[in-house]
Amino acid sequence: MPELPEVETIARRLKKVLLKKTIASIAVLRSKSFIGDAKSVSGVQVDSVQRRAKIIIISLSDGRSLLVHLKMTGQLMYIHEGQRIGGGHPTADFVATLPSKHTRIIIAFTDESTLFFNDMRVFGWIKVLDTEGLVREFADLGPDIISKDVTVEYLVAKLQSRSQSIKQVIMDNQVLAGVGNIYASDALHLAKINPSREGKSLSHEEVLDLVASLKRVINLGIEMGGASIQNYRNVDGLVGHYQDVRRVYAREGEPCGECGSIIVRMKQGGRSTFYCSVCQL
DNA sequence: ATTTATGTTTACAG
DNA sequence: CCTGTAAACATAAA
Repeated sequence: MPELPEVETIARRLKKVLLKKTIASIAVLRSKSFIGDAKSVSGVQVDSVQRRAKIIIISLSDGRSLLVHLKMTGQLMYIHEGQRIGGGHPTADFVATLPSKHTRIIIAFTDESTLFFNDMRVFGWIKVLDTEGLVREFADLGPDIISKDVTVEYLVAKLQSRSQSIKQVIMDNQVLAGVGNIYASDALHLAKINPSREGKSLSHEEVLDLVASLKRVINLGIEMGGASIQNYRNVDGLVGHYQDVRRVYAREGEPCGECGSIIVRMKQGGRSTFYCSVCQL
């Protein structure tokens, strides 16, 4: 289940192989996984591959874009002459013959290479949008957490206007784009801030520390190629390694790396939060 | 076997 | 408005 670093990793990998490729056809195996007219996307070249929030943007030569959101269990797997490039939620489909039973979309290129979109739970999607649709898609999104637009002043201002816990605010995509459960938990631990505290109770200094911590853990995640925490089969180059350096996420019952006390787990907004009750007052 | 949780996001009810 | 819950769906772990 990819977060920003894993999506960034996939976008970077795909960029290397997809640029200038011409799409021959798009086959939609599960209709709700594709939004727009898939048949209209053929004979166009890939101009660029980028990421915004947790969405991959494949810009096309006709001015439109293919957007990919992996949600919980999506994967993109590019296959060309035996080499396999991609990533996403780690399941057996990583090594399976494709298409597999979870394959929802198949994008075929004119050089016989293929991009498979696999998505076990079918929350994810691919959509084709024109420029106007693209603008609308991102209109309500806050600045990317790793962009320069995210400053202490910005976050302090956002915190004042709401009464939620700090963890829920930083995971709100209208405030900060791209902060998911793993990195929210780990950044709060790095900054030694209790996830339950009301956002507006944080001092200027604490917000400064939190912004720096968020950028730090997310950038570390990108360096590690993302995280692959659940049952994964280790396939060279397809899984990330952030799980080896993570601070608290999914480490309930294990000792805190800072003070040795036991990491505990609680619920916030229906999501699990992991933290150290000694370090994070 | 049955229940519970899952790295996401949105819609809807209160 | 804000806030909490369910829901989209499939699988593994408890």
